[in-house]
Amino acid sequence: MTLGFAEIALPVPMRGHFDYLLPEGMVPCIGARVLVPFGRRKLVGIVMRCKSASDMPTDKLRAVETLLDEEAVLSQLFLDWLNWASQYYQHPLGDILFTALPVNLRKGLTQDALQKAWQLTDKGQQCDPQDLKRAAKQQALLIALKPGPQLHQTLSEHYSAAIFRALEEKDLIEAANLAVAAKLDWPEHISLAEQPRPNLEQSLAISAIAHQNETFRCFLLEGVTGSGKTEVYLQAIEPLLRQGKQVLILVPEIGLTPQTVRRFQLRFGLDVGILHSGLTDNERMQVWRQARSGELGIVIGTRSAIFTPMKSPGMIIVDEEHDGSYKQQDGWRYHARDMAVVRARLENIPLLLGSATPSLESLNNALTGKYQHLLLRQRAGQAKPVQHKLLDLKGQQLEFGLTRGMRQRIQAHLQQGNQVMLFINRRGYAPALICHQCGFVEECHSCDRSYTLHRSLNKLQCHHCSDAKPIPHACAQCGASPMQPVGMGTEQLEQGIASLFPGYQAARIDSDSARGKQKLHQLLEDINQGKHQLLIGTQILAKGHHFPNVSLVVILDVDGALFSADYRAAEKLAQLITQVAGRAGRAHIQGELWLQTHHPSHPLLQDLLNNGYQHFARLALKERRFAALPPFSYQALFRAESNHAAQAHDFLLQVRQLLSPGPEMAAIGPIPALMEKRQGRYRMQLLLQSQQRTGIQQQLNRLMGQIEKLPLANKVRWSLDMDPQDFT
DNA sequence: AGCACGCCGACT
DNA sequence: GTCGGCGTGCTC
Repeated sequence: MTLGFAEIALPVPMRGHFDYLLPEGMVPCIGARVLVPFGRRKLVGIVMRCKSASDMPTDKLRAVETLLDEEAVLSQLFLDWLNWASQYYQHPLGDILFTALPVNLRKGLTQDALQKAWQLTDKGQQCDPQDLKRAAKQQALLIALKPGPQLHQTLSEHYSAAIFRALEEKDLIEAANLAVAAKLDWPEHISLAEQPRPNLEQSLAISAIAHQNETFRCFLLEGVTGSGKTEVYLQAIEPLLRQGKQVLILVPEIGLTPQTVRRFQLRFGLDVGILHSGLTDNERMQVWRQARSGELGIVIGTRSAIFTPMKSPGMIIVDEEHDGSYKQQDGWRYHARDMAVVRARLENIPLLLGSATPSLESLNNALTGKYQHLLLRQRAGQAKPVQHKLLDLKGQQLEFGLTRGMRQRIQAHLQQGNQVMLFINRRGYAPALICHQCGFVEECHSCDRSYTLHRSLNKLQCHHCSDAKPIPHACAQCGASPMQPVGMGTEQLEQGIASLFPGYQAARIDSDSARGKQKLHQLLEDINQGKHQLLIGTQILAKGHHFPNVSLVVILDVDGALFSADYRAAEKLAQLITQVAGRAGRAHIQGELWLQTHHPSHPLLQDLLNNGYQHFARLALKERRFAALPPFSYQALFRAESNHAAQAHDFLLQVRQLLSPGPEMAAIGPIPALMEKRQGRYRMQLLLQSQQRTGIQQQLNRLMGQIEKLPLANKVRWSLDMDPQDFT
């Protein structure tokens, strides 16, 4: 029986595979890439299966043009894993397969590691070395190359560039590319740097992991900031590395700092593969290849690093597992943490999730015993816990968002030579510009949201699309002037702070001031050098950077999150507060965290402050259970957007009508998205919610084909978001 | 997603 | 007269 047909997955947004004829003698392996004709173009595809017959009439089939790989680029395990993902996320397999590959491989480039080498030309082969006896070096090189090509890197130790050039000009040698064998001897070269003695809790965690590091097991390492989670990672992976097993570490986008990488490098004296958005395609390809061939013991990367193959996987670690950057927010909306769980199960290796503020999903899994729960409650190095306090804003006179008492407190901390961090979740100068005469607000016509005033750019900027315009001198509606800023952003606070605390230097850290990686690092460096005493910033301040000289942290306004339409807002606020608090203080400075609010008696704030995140999260879980919200139910969100609001609405209505109603699955919508209009398009949502995952899954399996065939399906831009995190 | 085909408006 | 706008349809 000959296998003359192949199922090929292609990078097109269509579900189902494509059958092709295999030319005589072409025997591709599963997971290899091929070049196929598709319509009027040529595409790179992945061989999913070879078979002896096709459902398609043979005369409709076209033939595979080229086999691009001898060896599969996706292992059977990866194919199984990504097939699962295609089912779970209801996303076309081809698209998933290609997102999981480095760009070079998507483009059909070779997967081989080729290094520059030299070989003899035909003329060189025939040339008698005696002819070169007047040029000893050239003669030696010619003789060295007689047995076969050699790497340039090796040769260049003995021969200078002039020698190569001379022989090349005589047409005796030519450049070549040579595949190199992987160097797998790194486990023998581990040189362990001196490591701190773990405290009791760390020891317990390390040994718990060590006892089950041979098979699949999920651990949730819940450790307060500064409790030494990284030390647990380091000591937990050591025995695995010594056995030659590799470790993949995921970190949030902002958390991948040179310091993090250096810590792993220095501890084991090994090369660490790094994957982040700043790399070139070739650099990514290199890490991918080295990880797959087993040359790298440790790979650290952001979200998409979860697709790094490993020859001998030993463990996957997801640091700050609650972080929102693990969820892809367009195209295939996968969650890297969830993908990690399934991968670890298939690879049969342990998965270690770490966080000071675990997501309610992971916490629930830990509390129900699905994950093993490891707790670190002590801050390592005797750092005192930060005191949390509430400040009632009601009836208070504010100057730049600060009460008189708070201004005095800030002054006191500055006078003691400490740093103060002010946290405000709005960048720019002011979130709106309003006419004092008629109340007119400048709004972006694409998004129906007020423009943010940026004094430093001298512009009005829409934070929801890229639109910007000059600051108007007068009201566009009634002509009165000038327009007035309302509300406060980081820019205004920075300016105000300078006038309130003359003599102290303020640093503003937000995505405007920290544009470009170098800039952020420079700012952080300056801060820890003490060049600035007042730190003003947004979310960025809360992530990954430690400020030991900060003794006072003020979150200017927490009320927005307390009354949000997004049920996750409270959880996110609690995570933010806890993370910010963890950035401050050290052994002999008592850190203080102040939350300014109009609702000091709000139960969420009270619980968080009196009992900490751990308690808050457990309470929040109870509320979620009561309200049948995730993780006690499962959600899928259809999003649709269109230039015509009615089309997006009608499409989702038709989707809803296709669903069979039942008690096991609720459908909410179509309703406008939290941001109803964005970049000129109207956005609607349809939320599916079920107590059982299978409830949603089965219906979607049945319906996605029909949904795609709806006439409106090609008129509106729509997508499905499994386990949505964000309802904007 | 691309890419072509196709049918209506303002320009050399 | 054409260049080009993007609606529609198809790709094993």
